[in-house]
Amino acid sequence: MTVTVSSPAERRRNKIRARILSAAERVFAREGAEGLSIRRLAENIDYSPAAIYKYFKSKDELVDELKETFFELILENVNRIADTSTPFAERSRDCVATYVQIATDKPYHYAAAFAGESATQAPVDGEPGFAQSKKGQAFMVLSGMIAEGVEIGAFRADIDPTLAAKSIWASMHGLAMMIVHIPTFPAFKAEQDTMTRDEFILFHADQVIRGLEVHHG
Amino acid sequence: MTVTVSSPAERRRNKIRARILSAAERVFAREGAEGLSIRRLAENIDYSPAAIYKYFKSKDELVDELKETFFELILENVNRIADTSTPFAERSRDCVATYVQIATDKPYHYAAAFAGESATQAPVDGEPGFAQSKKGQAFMVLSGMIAEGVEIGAFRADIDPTLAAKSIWASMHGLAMMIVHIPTFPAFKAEQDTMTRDEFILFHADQVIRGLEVHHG
DNA sequence: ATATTTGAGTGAACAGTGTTTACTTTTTGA
DNA sequence: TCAAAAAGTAAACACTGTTCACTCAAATAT
Repeated sequence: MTVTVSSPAERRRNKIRARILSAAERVFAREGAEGLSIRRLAENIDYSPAAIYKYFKSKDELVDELKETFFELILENVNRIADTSTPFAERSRDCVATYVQIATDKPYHYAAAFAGESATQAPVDGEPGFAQSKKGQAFMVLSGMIAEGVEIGAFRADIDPTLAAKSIWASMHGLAMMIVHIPTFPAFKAEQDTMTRDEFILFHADQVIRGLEVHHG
Repeated sequence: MTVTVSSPAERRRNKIRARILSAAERVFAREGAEGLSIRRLAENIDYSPAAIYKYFKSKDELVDELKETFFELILENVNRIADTSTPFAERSRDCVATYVQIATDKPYHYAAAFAGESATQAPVDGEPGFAQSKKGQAFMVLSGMIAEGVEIGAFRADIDPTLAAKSIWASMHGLAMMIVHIPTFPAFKAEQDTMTRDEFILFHADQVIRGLEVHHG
């Protein structure tokens, strides 16, 4: 193991790259991809616009990196809960809820992570690289958890875990997107504002998971 | 009832407005909001770019009209099925499935309908005008159907139809968005390609509705 | 230590975008 | 017929992402 993998020049370069990403992250979190312009970003870090292209091939590539980092955050949190020893019922529910929570904490990140699919990375389809991407890993945590539910006997035996995981992921994704795009979603048209956003997320998670459970009778 | 509500000039104006919208619809369906530029649109209909601003305040307003028309289409189709006399179980399932079908038939429209919320119209939040919007009407069809399910005894009695409708809408929305953003979604990482997109939509609809059904035992 | 090559950084330009303004032409209504 | 209103436009403004030719400093090789 050589420790000298990075030359001083290389380290300096990485530092600047990180500074660019950090500045980009700040404005992106507040205003999304539209608000993030190369010129504005360049001004923020006292460089010329053209300089940024020495560190990133395109704006898309830069934003893609923000997205991947974001899904890293989701993965970490979901994983942390999945490894807990709490009863299966609430553990699975909490995973679903946490996913939505984080997604809605950084609405622009979450929306962009699915919107773009800018062909640069985004190996979310076909096969190649999906299992390696953070998005893919998060998906596998989910399908693994469902498989556990089937083994335990909590979930119906006739369901295909992978298929069920896709369905559940879609339902989570839907709530997250709703909240992201319609800021007042769970409370919109609130005839009784008896339920907060977080309560609704849990309600939804319960609803979704109930679809998997065994029906006695 | 006066029949002379529209002068010749007015009718001519509406005709041109419609021609603009029609041309916009064509390119929007194919390439989305990004591909639809005012200049390109103007060229298509042999007008100067500035002319379009005599008919629409902004590009957003123009696109908003495309979105509303699109949701009109969804509403019509869902309504047609909701008014059927087929058994409740499949009728409700078909409504959900149809929503997703149409959404994914015009992916750009559906994504844009939620993405923008361009503050122009988009009364999807708060209260004012939501019930009047096509989106709002579609939602009410859904919650009405759930109320029917509760009355009939098919769904659990302790659920609030409005709340449940929001949850189900989110789940539908999620699948639609997944398919829209990840073209190969239901089949991605297809270890067995034993299920087509349409089959998966039905599977998901079942899953979602099962969360509402009564558990015997 | 000197020459050479590599890479960082830049100003200016290209090709787009939505939108506005001042202006001309056409159409309408009295 | 003539003034007023509306339709349509060319040109500009203020942006956008991106590229190109260029300079200058730093690392490398001789």
